[in-house]
Amino acid sequence: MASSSQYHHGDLHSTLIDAASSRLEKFGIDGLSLRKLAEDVGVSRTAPYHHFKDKNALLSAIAAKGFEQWHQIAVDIFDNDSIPPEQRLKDFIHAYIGFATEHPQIYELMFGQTLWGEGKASAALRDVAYPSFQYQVKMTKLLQEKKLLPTNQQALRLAQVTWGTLHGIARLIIDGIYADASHIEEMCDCAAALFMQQKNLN
Amino acid sequence: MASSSQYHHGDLHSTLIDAASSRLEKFGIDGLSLRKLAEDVGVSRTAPYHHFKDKNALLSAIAAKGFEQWHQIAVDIFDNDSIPPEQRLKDFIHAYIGFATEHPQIYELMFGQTLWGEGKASAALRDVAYPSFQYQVKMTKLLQEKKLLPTNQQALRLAQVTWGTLHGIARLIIDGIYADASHIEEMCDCAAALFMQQKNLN
DNA sequence: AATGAATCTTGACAGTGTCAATTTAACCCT
DNA sequence: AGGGTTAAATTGACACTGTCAAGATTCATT
Repeated sequence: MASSSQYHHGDLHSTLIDAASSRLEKFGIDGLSLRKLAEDVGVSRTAPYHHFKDKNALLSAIAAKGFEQWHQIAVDIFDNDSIPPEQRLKDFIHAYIGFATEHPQIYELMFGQTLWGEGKASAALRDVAYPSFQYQVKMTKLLQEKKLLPTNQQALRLAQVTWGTLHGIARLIIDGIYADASHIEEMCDCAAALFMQQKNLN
Repeated sequence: MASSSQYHHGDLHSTLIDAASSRLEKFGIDGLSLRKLAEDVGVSRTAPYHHFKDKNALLSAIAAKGFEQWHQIAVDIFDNDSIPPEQRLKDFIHAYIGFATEHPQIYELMFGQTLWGEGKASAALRDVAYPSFQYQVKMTKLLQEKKLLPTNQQALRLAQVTWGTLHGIARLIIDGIYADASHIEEMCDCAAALFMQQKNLN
């Protein structure tokens, strides 16, 4: 585990993940070359292959870290009983878009075509991505019971659509399509208002 | 313009676009190699460079075709006076998701990171992508006047959020994240219901 | 100390996009 | 009709990429 040795790195596995993460944030997914990465870490071109089956496996590991990180943020917001549910949902929305726009490259990796396209998502990736969604379904049910979200829809369906909304807004902003960063707050508020319209009914 | 000659192709420009489109639909963006494409068309590796500045320029041309196609679909739906506005919006939603899921690769190209990432979208692409959105803003205003969409939001903001919703749903379905093709209809209906909640108010 | 497994190395291969210099054909003008 | 300009297509080359196969080095365990 020491760093004295030259030939054996010691902890290449996690060193690769760290170096790759920082390269990813700087240069994007396409700018992340395994060879340059190996050079960064001071190891030969093929050394990473002893720790990751291929490039996608390394990327998946980074994405996994992202999912865990996001899941923690989501839980922290929804489990905070000192804040009214309505505000929690608003906070959640802002946090989601904030997370996506502050780490656009990682977000792209987590939800982009590189890992998910063509149904090529590994079971491991699915397993780490799913809890966040399941949790959102649960929260959706809860907010429906409190009549903050429409009650005439299945929770699963509604959760898919609300996640879709956040996902779509995040991507439009990240890629600068029909929207830019200066609209973030207003778009979040607009989405929140759309979700919770029936609040004004009672 | 004839096809007798061997050396000069005659109409390589549009031949490339066609061949690239079909290769794109089969193999995806990453599977589209300029060299293989040239071979398909029966021309040397670098011939395409006399018609397109680089790979992205060719991809942009394909995307442009997609935007024009989609814009026409959208206009046809919204301008159909024989159908009540509420139904038109529903049709529009289904058409959007249908377009995206029936041509996933082209949709990915039109709205994906390849062309838009890092703010690298060309002015030409923006020009061809924007009218569709402007049109949707106009339709949003109209539906707000008819009290089918929430009136307490700016049309621009609401259009961004609704487009975001459709965009997000499309991507979740295409990439198989938290949703799959068998949910399409229900998700569209759920989104429509979410947009038009205030209909039940009057 | 020796053996087997884990780890890392160099070498090699098949791809990729794209530039430079060159050849071929088409077009236009006198 | 012929000569010159220009457009179109070609081969060659370069710098990359991910990844496999074989061999070298070190670690861990008996």
